[in-house]
Amino acid sequence: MADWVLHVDMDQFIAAVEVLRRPELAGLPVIVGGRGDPTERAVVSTASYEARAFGIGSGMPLKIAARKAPDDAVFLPVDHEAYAVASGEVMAALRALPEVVLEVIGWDECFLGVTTDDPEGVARAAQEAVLAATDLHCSVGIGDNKVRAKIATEFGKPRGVFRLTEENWFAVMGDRPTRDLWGVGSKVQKRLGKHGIATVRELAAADEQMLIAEFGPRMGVWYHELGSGHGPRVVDDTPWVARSHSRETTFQQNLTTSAQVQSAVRELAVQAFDDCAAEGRPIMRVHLKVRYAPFETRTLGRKLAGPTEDREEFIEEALTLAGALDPDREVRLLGVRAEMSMPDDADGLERTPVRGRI
DNA sequence: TCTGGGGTCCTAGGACCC
DNA sequence: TCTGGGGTCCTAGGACCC
Repeated sequence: MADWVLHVDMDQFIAAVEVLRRPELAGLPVIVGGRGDPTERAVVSTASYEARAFGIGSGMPLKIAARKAPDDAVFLPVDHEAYAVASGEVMAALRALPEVVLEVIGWDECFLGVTTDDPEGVARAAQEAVLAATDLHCSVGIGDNKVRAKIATEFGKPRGVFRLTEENWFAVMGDRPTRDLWGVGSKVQKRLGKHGIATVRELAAADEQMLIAEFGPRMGVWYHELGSGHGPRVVDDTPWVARSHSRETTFQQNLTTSAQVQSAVRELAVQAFDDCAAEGRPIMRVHLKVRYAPFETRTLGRKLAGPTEDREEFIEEALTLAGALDPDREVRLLGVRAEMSMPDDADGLERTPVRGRI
């Protein structure tokens, strides 16, 4: 018996949930994003496979999606609550599988830790359990660690299973661009490129000291290991403890006066504060995120004088930060983030550079 | 061509202390 | 008068993920 990591990822999750409650949409290009109005500033959350055939994908501006979409395409607003309910049903079905440890890493994905000689059999059982409970399909990646399991899933989509381990890592991934690795985005891909590293194989063979000099002691080593497909193996079912909460909003018309900015900051600060207050932990820091027109993002941070549970005090701190914004530039996005103290028993939580846990 | 909203973690550099 | 290493904490910002 060996230890395996399975990565379960729902297929076109949000679009699938929408089709489930409106069966008449089955087979149509379905695009979910923003308030469902493709003339507004917003991006695509998920597109159904039928929509993807027209080149529409996650993160694409709705306006662009509308241009590519055929006449029978359906645009829908994001409905967080419906997806949270469906997500809960999916996770419950998987948690009920025998002898698995489940670690949630997003609305529509999780890791399963299992000890078995038949990981494919467990993967199929997971797919059947989810389908029986929710009518939703998923893909499963099998790996000897989290990195390989996560990457394997992409090769299994849709509705499939794929195994990626030490044995086939370089055969499958060696010649692919570094961007295909979990945790390597466009910026890191470019910086690696400056050192002549374009592929996964080249990253694995790179000089670690050079990577440390370029990315720092932690990320340098992490990227090097990533090239060989190494990563954490432990699946941890400890319930997640949020470190911060934020509220942000994109304005359909840019804000042009500081009075407008102040009032928007106040509104968002109240919401972010209340999200944290609901967890009963005091707030330690406040951050402001601003996007100036046309598209330049800045963040400002500030540690509070002491932990606070006083809403007005938090708002004042947020407004103080807002005073440092450039009054001559139009603002198209504002966000306020409240960073909470950690509960005592959550201190020392393991951190890995594989991020994005929600 | 126009780019959301919710998060996590890492790094550089300065302040300060011994 | 000009000057060491080592450590920690904090601020500000960057990168990535779903």
